[in-house]
Amino acid sequence: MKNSKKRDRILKLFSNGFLLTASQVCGLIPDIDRATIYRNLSLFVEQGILREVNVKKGVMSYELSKIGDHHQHFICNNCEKVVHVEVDDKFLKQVIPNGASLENFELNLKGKCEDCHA
Amino acid sequence: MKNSKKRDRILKLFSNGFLLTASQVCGLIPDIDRATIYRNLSLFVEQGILREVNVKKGVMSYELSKIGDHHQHFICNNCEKVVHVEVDDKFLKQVIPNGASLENFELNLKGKCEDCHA
DNA sequence: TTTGACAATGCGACAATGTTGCATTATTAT
DNA sequence: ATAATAATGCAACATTGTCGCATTGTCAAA
Repeated sequence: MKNSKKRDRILKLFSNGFLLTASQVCGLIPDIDRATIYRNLSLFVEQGILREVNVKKGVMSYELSKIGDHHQHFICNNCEKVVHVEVDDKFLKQVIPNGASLENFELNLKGKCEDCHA
Repeated sequence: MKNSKKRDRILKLFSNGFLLTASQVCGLIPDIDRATIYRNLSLFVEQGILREVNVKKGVMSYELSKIGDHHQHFICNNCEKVVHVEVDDKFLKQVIPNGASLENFELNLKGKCEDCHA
């Protein structure tokens, strides 16, 4: 694997903890080809640098995957806003099927956010 | 809303608790048009009869949504098998953002299943 | 039972997401 | 500087999912 300025520019977009789809990345860096963006996002996921999240229907979203991160998401059914929540994964141990081992998990909470209640 | 034999045939596929994508439904009932299948799956979701689940990357899966069901999924990172698990949602209350209300949730556990450990 | 209103379906076209092959360009070690 | 090879751009493609519109099916009222 060689260095690449374009790859760096893609990763930098996520440095503030932003949650982005491939299309959004394409929009933010129009001079980089779509295929390159898709390839690099997959690469980052393989390397454990980014994490895939299913918060938008039919589209994969990506965000930084920090080790020991228990970062999960609340999605408002009304305005589709995504709120970040911290989850303790202790309770998960008792849920895992017999003989299986847990590597990671995705929790999507859905409901009505504070703003939409007012 | 009127009765429809085709709609009944689509729903019947899920009666054994099967987890199916739209394409799989199309494959099982080739004489029903794709658009009809998509329309009816969405309809069932609106009515709360089916539930959408993101267990396969980039494709929506559907399964029966029973009231009070705490049915969730463990997906093997190795063989991609989906194992059904029952989850107590008591712990979720403390996780919900301030002022928000929880309507439902999706938990995808990922790791190595029993078979792939052996 | 027949008719009319309207829901459901089929067909075709379309948009969006994501992947792949291949020629070209960039990086790196020698 | 050069050769090996990784990264990129481009184009084509597959798949998922949606939509408009003509046709067919369902149901209730006459």
